[in-house]
Amino acid sequence: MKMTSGVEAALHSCLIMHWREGTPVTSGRLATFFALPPAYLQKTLRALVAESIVGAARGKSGGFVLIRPSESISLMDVVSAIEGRSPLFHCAEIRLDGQSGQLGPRSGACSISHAMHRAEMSYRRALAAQSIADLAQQAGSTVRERTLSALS
Amino acid sequence: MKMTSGVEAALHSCLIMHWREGTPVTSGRLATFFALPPAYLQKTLRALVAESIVGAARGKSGGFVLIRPSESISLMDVVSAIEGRSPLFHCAEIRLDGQSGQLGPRSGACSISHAMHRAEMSYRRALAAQSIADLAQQAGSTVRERTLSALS
DNA sequence: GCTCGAGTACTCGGATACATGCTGTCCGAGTTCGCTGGG
DNA sequence: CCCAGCGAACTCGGACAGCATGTATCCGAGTACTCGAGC
Repeated sequence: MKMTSGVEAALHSCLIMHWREGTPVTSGRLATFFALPPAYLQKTLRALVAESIVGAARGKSGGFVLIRPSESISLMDVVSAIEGRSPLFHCAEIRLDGQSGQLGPRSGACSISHAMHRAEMSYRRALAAQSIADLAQQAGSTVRERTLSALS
Repeated sequence: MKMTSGVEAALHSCLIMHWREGTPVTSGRLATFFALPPAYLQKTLRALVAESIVGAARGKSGGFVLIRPSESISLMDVVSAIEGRSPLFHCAEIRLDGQSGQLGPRSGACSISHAMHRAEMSYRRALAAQSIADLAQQAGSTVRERTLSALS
């Protein structure tokens, strides 16, 4: 149970795209900025394109841009775009196999699955409660200025 | 980001051990009950032994037993025993690499790391709030009776 | 000087190898029970 | 009949393969800018 490293890159990239306010950023530019493999970062960003979080423009002055207001892009959106929407704890219902599955009619979902699901919902809610805009505000204007000038 | 399947097996096994109230259960018995690979389930349970959640007795009448009161064994204990204690989102601090790391003194941890950590704490707290005893109570006495008789 | 057009350089996009870690398996170490022989 | 000792069977324990997913990479498709020739 470990989160993909691409999530961190995606979030940082989204933050920068938010600051650029519509001006496209190339994956190569971001890659050198973060010292990450260019092709891999690009692949990660494409996952955001597939989820309609950012838009991709080809050509010499192309790049990636946020296509939704940053207030409406939650951390949950980015995480699920990279990691997928499958739950952390997928109950394989081992009780249904072997002898445990022959204990007669079962009373709904098992308590374990229920408890794990509840905890996971708490996690997802916490992620959904924060947006890219919130992150930008918390980061402050100083970081913003320095980042933008370094990217120019 | 997917939870190991061993967690489900470990939780179900703990629930059964709780019901057995000190009587050891062999991994082989649990494996046939759940229709799982015996050696693999045993390996999983040994992780619980390493964390002093359950005890292992060798010999002909050996097996695994809970060695702590089930009220004090939280889901978090079991999950961290199987999955380890490393956080879901390990911030690699990509801002420190490349150009982004040369933007001057940084004001503490980045906001992204902070936000992700907060969500994760919410998850961990939800898991820590529930114990094996709680699960047993939610499961009900009917399931308990059937399970115990099937294991005898 | 202005316009049109081809070329070029840069971008994203999909298909393809490599690595790490979960999944599954094997054989060895250790302990308890049961049987057997003797007292 | 009781007890000690030995053997066997069962258990856990650690080391060893197999496979799936994340990580990393390459080359092809497409677009905007640029430069030059023609009008």
